[in-house]
Amino acid sequence: MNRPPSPPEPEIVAFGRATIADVARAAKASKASVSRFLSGNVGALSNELRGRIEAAVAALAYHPSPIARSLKGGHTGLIGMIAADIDNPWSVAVLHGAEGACQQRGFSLMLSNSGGDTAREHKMIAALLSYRVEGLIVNAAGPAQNLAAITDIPVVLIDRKPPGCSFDFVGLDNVAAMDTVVRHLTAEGFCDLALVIQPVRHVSTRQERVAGFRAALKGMPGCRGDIVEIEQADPAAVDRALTAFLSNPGGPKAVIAANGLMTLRVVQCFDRLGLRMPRDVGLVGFDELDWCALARPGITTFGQPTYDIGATAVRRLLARVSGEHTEAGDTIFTGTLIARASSSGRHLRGEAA
Amino acid sequence: MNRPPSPPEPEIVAFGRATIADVARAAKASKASVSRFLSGNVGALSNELRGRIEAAVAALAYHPSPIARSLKGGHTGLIGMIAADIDNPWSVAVLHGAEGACQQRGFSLMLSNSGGDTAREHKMIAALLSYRVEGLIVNAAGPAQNLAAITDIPVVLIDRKPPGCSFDFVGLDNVAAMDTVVRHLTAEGFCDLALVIQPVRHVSTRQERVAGFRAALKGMPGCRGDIVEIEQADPAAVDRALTAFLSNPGGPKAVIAANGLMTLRVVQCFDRLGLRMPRDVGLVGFDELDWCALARPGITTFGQPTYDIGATAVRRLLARVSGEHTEAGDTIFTGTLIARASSSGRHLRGEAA
DNA sequence: AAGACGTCTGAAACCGGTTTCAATACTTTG
DNA sequence: CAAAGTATTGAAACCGGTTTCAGACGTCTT
Repeated sequence: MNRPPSPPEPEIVAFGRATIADVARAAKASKASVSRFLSGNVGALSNELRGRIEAAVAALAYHPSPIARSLKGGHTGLIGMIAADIDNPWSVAVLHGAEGACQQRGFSLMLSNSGGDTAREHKMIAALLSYRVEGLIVNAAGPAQNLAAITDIPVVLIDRKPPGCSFDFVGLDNVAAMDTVVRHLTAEGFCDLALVIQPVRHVSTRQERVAGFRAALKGMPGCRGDIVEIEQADPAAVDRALTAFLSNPGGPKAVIAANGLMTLRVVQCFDRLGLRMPRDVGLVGFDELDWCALARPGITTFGQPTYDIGATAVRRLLARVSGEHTEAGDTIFTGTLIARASSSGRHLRGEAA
Repeated sequence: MNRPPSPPEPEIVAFGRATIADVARAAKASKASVSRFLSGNVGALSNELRGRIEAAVAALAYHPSPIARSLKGGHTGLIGMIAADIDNPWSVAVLHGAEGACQQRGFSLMLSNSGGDTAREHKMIAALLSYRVEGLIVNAAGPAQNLAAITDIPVVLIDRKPPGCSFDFVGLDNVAAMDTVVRHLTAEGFCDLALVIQPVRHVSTRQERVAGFRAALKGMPGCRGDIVEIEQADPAAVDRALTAFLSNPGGPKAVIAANGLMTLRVVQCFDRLGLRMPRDVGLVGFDELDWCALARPGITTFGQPTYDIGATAVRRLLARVSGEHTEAGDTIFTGTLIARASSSGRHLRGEAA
């Protein structure tokens, strides 16, 4: 009889669920040929065969599995990112840049949040590594131990640089930034400054900012500076610390908030205490945020190029992934001071506010 | 001779790079036994063998590859999330909740940002699917076509619900929310309201908020409401649209900003135009943000439980992933109005501001 | 016409795991 | 003591791809 056999399988296949064997069967070809077709090795195929495979791929809506592919080839197309604190708008802005750059180059991003916890960070590194991410962008939670174990894939550190790490680094010139901020405040007439910062001693960013703060003040006779450590999540602690600072004797006072989250807490605190900026106290915050222009009376910030930091981190990472052997190096951005009313010293100079 | 053979391989292995075959060799066991050990099927092993394997695993710092594992078992431990707009703080807050819930249950999150672009969204769905994510959390960019192709894994939609989708949904009761907001404003004495919203007609959230806005106003004689469409990225357009609204004749005017980003743009606009809230114009913004308490004079918001939305989305997704056959359903949160000075009508009632 | 070469193709091994199945050794039972 | 379980264990197949290797076929030398 000439009756065709009943169709061995339905033609409609769910999105992406067909395998290479299915395609091979449908195209009456071998897995090897299909694989060649997929990997762009088209020259080796006859037009005839290529046509059949092309049709089968289209008909089955076949999408190869990068996972299976990576098993043999090692190329997963995955890059991992560990944020130290996803609550911090800085992290989100950097993430934005990183995600964009990844997508542009056909990589996918696996995101984790260590919350600043070293143990969790360690687990997450292990998890990402087990997924065979091809590179890692890390906003390190703690000292270098966790990172030291990573020997087989490239790592780019952002913002914080634990001592003893020889990884690529993308971040801010914190000493220069702090110098700019201190100069600005003293030029405006504030001479009693407090750097308000979270109590995480081992973080390089903190150390650099503290060092920059001290160094900048050294050249300013008649000015003094305090380091005020605050656990930002506790409003009462913020109130206490800032009240103490403001009750010191001395000249016009200003606060430098070490990051965007801290800026928020400080402004909330001033609000609770009924302090008006800049008359009662001046303020400059690190990290430019949308609302800083809006909060009364406009908050001076030192802005980082966050999108660029994220995108650059990915770019450097992928350069290494693709084998370009640039030696480990630092990419240091400079950032800009955005002066607003919170740090204005007009009232100190007797001008109208 | 009795001299031991030279060590076949060095004992120090890089983090996670050992394979199950390496462990088996080191423990003088078979891959099968090691696999049994790893999958917790310990009862089937003799103490003797278990001890050897345990030691080998520890010595080699072996971490099994979920990728290879997933090939056979289908369980990747991956869940995908597609944000419509990672610039929107709402997305970030939800992401935060989702990331936390994922981590708690041992899943990893793959994040993508569609930027509201349907074509990009389609690509990203294909990419995530090809990685065999076990579930997808989607803040849909457009109509349902993209989602319709997903038949083999569970999907949870957040915030927006394209028509014709039978997926689980987690979001806000927008009609009730809008009713609350309108009631609040009219009770305060504002009777000429504008809902300022992005021009994305097909989005359910928008439709519901518009419908809620109209419905709430229907019961308020003497009040009128405009829908003002604004492309928020263009400040000049915002200025133009709001100036037009405010130049209408009519009673005390107030603006309702449809999301956090829009709230920001509106406040920036008021700032540029020199308008003071609530005397010149009232304002309520959707989405509670840190700075809303700080921007002069304190901005009334309608807050969503963003962390819960993200965490709930993951919870529902994983319930489905693990086979609990709950039928598709909606989880609707209600949110709360946080009244601040921007929507106060004291000046309308002749009280001191 | 035989041999050399090039082109196109598929069988089979491999990547790092899981799982089935059979084999071994040791008990228990009749 | 033989038969039958039972507890351990490993060999091999499999997941969905890539890659090596060799075979089949056609063409070009001499």
